[in-house]
Amino acid sequence: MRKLPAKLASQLYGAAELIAERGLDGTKIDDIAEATGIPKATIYYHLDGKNGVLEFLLSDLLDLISSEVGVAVSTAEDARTRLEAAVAAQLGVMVEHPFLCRALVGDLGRATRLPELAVALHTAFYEPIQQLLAEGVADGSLRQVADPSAVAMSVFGAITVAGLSAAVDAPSADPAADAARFSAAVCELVLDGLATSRSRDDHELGERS
Amino acid sequence: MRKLPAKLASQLYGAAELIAERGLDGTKIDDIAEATGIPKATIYYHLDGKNGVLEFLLSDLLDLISSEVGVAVSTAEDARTRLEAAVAAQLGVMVEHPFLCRALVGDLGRATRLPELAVALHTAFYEPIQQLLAEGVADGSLRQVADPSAVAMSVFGAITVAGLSAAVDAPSADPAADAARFSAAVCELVLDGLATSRSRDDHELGERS
DNA sequence: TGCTGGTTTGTACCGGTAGTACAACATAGG
DNA sequence: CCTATGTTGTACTACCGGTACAAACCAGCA
Repeated sequence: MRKLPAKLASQLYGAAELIAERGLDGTKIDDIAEATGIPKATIYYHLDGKNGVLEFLLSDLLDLISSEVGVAVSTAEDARTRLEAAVAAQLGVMVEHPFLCRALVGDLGRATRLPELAVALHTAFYEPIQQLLAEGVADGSLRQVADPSAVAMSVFGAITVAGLSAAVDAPSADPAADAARFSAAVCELVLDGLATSRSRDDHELGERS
Repeated sequence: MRKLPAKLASQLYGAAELIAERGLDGTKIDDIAEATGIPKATIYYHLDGKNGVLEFLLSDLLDLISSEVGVAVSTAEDARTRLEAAVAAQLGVMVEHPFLCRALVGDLGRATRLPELAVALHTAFYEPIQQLLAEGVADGSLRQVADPSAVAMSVFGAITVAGLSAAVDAPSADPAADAARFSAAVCELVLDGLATSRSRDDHELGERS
């Protein structure tokens, strides 16, 4: 069941938009067959039904993300800089594959119930961030926080939801520019925060009227 | 079809865990009937099928969130303080209803395809944050950012994913404490950011070896 | 007490769709 | 030309969501 021929693989991507739009359950196998040009019998020969289709599409996406993030992270820079690179990498891939992202999120429940995808999700999205945060504390480029795993989860959310909103919005003419814009916004938030120095002082002193 | 009796409503919540666990599509109508004790025919008398069940459960949750956040936001404090209150409120509700949250996220695609839920989602989660960010710039308690809507989206993601992870983890003995913990982590991130002042300087000057 | 409207429920049924079975066919490599 | 592996059409099964409907139930009320 593994190792389906390259030609079929590429055809299968034709189903991504369909699934993104209607959800996997709103998409009939026959629709997928028609949209991809692969006859139903052939799909079943290689893949394990509808879930198999989703699993194939998404594990591909997830692998892509984690490898791109992987190279972004493995430089000699400090952790803070590498975090910025990781954010840019992840958003880059997401913006470039809007349909797959939407399919992923729309059928998140199903995806997390497919064991292979669940771990791929974790390693693609969460692990690198958590790792980076820890390294940042070690090399002094990022702040020590009270609850590292909760913060890592939040950072993960900040990045992913931003990427998702980019994927849902009208697919723009220039994906790279979009990715850069969002990546700047996310980094601005995650690194510097939103408080003004004034409000920061107020809070440290306890506010008075 | 609106206005189903209070008794049935409370029984219906018995289906939340089921749906959270298996997803709506992995849950048969007959399972729901059995779990809630409401016979299938009665469900169909009041509700519009499976989607109706989901819609009922989630619109309730969403209303709750937006009203709680609503009161948290309508104080005389500065926007920064109100943002903290809003985060706490949202996380409080989420932690208190883990099954509903999981159901929501697991069937996000379906939820967003139900028009009523889509707008409820938007008003419950995104709008108050976006609003608050704008007000914070106005009253000087929050920083002006380059791309406010992208940042608002990120903040929304940071909060929501944190809440979700709390909902997925083993439901703890003390939900209120959990909520407080996560809310502190999220605020720490969103307000102050992760950069150390050292790394901030490095970046402003351009780093040198 | 009986009438009337809404609700509740059991049961039987229909239609659509995922998945399977299988046989015919294609293709390639030896 | 033969065999192994892939490809495809067709027919079929099983299951499940949703509907139909009739019988019962349960007010309130004249």
